Amino acid sequence: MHEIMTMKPIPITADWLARSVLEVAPDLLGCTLVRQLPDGSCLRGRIVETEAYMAGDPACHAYRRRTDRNWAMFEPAGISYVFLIYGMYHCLNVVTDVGGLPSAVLIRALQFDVRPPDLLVGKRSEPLAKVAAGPGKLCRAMQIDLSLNGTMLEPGQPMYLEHRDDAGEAFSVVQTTRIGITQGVDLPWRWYIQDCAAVSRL
DNA sequence: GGTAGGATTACG
DNA sequence: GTAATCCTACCT
Repeated sequence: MHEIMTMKPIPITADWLARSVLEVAPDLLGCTLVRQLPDGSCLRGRIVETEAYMAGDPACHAYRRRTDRNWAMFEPAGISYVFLIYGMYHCLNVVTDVGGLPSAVLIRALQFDVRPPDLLVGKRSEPLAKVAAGPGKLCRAMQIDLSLNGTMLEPGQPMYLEHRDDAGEAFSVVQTTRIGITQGVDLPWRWYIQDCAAVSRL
């Protein structure tokens, strides 16, 4: 008979993120984003869709210069970059590479095992797979806002990452072009887990 | 000081 | 297709 070995999740450290964003973005698929709430509770989602943004990339917020909005992208690997979009949604990025070079992975979709608390009053009963199918939706579900911009992603902080456990099922990765941008539209810097219902778009 | 527009989403 | 909604980058 088999013993069910419950692997202790291994936190992702800054040095693992201190690589090219084009390596880190696909490597984050299957990893877990952990949100530690002020009340001590914890939300977890499996990363199923990512995009890469970097220096020299016309779609990157830091393409022109460092500003009050995008400064976190210039920080060393392991820092969060959170921004507000269209006045109502937040987006979460994981900063990569070395300090001074703007680069980050946009987390575009999460898959939940456990349904997060539904903060919306009016809406109800969205399929679990759709709750975080999109960068704005996942920040809403994980209670991520601008106050978490520039935080270190490590245990004990409001957010951190955990490595994929190799005992999990294998998956295929699809690489394609990014969504919602008007510049750099042909760069194939979006990755998602094939056949995953929690992905924002195919 | 004013304003155009955005790495989105939900709804018609 | 397009409204919602607000912060910010850039211009005057």
